[in-house]
Amino acid sequence: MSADIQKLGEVDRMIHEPARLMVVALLSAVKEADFQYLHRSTGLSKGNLSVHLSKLEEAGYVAIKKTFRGKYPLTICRLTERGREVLENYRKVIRAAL
Amino acid sequence: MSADIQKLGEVDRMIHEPARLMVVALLSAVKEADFQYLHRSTGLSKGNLSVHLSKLEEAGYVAIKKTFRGKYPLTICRLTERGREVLENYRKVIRAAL
DNA sequence: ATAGACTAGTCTATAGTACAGACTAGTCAG
DNA sequence: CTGACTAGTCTGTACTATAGACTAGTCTAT
Repeated sequence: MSADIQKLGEVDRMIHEPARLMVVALLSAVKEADFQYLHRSTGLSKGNLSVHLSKLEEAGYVAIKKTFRGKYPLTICRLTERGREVLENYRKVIRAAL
Repeated sequence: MSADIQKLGEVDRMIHEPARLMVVALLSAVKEADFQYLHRSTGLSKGNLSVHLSKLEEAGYVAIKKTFRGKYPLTICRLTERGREVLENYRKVIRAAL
């Protein structure tokens, strides 16, 4: 019981950060989402969202595909397998402790 | 559904911080705990734990009673009513989003 | 008495961090 | 040519956790 609580001390901060948690939670339900959708759904500023996405990509939790809608840039994001695992583990830790 | 996720962006960081989340989670199950117990149960350094307890006290989430065990200082901590509410609300937000 | 362990805490220094907002670069419509 | 759209970089600010050294007092043992 108290062991469950101790695990909170080692949660992955990459995913624990609320802004990024919003992003991965959104992606976990959706398979793919573009930048616009994440921007509107999270309420984060574009600059901030961009930085968080880069960090999640660097961590290997999110895959980012840059393409075009017509001639406009289009950024498609999805959760990687690893990202899904990490989120699932995070859920377990949080649920167990709370 | 997505509204639940948006709420993650406004979680109370006082309680979201893992070190403090451990403390309040421990206190929520226990009614009262001394410094030693929290120190051992969380694995935080004494200095760090002391700072977090002060912040939780300042936020009104934890009440701290300084007394003595024999002639040694003894610090007793408990969750306030407000602290209990905030934790309960935090739980709801997290559960809804995950 | 002197050294060491115990209580809890303050303080300092380090290192990391999110975030807003300004800016870039390209495309398009009027 | 102006203004809106795409996504992103970059800068500056401000906050933050954390370890570890240190304080002050009490106790035990040598």
